[in-house]
Amino acid sequence: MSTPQDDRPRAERIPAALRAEQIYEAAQSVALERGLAGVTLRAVAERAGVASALVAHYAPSMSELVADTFRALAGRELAEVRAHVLAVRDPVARLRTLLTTMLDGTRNDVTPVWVDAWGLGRRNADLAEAITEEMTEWHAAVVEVLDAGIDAGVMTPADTDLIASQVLAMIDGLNAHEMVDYGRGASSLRLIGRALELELGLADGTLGQ
Amino acid sequence: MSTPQDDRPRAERIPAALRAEQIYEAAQSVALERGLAGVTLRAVAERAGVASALVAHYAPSMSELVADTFRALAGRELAEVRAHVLAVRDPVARLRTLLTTMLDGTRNDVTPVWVDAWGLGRRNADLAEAITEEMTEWHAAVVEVLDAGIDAGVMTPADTDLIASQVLAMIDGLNAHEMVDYGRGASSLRLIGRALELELGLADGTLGQ
DNA sequence: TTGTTTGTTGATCACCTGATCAATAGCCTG
DNA sequence: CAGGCTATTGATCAGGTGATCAACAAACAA
Repeated sequence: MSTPQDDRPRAERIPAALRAEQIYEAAQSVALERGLAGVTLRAVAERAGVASALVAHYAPSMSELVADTFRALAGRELAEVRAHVLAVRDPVARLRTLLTTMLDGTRNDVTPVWVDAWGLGRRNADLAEAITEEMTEWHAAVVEVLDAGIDAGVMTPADTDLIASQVLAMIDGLNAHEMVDYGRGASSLRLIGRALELELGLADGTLGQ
Repeated sequence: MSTPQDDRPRAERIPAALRAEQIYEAAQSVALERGLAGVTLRAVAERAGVASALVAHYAPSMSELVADTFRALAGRELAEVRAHVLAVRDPVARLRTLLTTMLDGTRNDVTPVWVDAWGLGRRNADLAEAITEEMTEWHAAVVEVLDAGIDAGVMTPADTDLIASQVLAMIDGLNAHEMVDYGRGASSLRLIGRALELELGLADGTLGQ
């Protein structure tokens, strides 16, 4: 309706590829600060220091930009956690590291993005597809850790596929809960650890503190 | 901006209390069909067969109407599940009933409402408060089932508070996952059942299928 | 220097949102 | 039948959303 002017100095003219990257990074920055629902044409434009029409020019559509933004954030998060976890060589210690990393609130900035995504995914097909992709990769990463322990002979063979789904469900559930009512899920590591010890034939307390 | 007319017959004049109830029920109906994010002034008005100004007249604000709508839906769901579960007298069978009821997809219409709520709760203080209230009640209901088993002497004393949080987290996580990628969480009952059997000193397979 | 390519913008459209308010229409009482 | 009380409405405001397009400006090529 009324977006008369931006009173902003005209953006410097840079190569298209670079500008596109800037805009996609601005979208991620906005998503981290205001949630995935805040990734709007004008919000991203302002963050990138650019006219809103330019965002529309570079992004095929806002639903795709939102989906790509989620993909980028979730993908980077997984890569970081994965690197951090795989650096631990001992399979059991590695699994423990995975659990604590996912539960210690380090990635508090990405969790709201996930929660937003589940809600928005029902009305944004592009986003829904991105979600299933990222979930699949997370699932594979957890399975990888479990299988490594089994292959090394320190964990009892089990349905790692199912266990991974279980672990992810619990993590995501706890994270969603803590977004409105935190504090309760504090000592959850002990319980999920005990459950996994049972499934994987580990000694009591191996995973929990 | 432009809401010229509704070409709708003027709504019959009824007592305020009754009209208020109609509007709140229309809001719930909309929430079940289009999600909590679809509970909008005009959508509710159309569903109730009434001018949008009337919805605004009866609801203090839309954020409160959304919060109350969530409260009503979540509360009713809990009441139904609770009645269904408490009808089972044997404590172990009761717990099993609780788990299957929460996992069998019967309440598929309310789950999207919860998922929407977690996302919207960050920008709607009224809704956030409603969420914590409903979560607390759900938590109490689960604790009630667990304590009953312990009091009856058929379950080993345990931190029922913590276990209940765990159960709810897993349920909600699985439900969120199934909203975009269903199928995988199918046999989750077996795993969560096994974990609970361990915590509560139940024989293997007692809770699972 | 010119001309062409390409990045950037302002203005605008159509549509949605919540909210307010004077004006209306209907029922009930006196 | 007249008047008052109250439910209901239309119109409108201010703001937000995604999207489009002709026009502009800057860099590069001839």
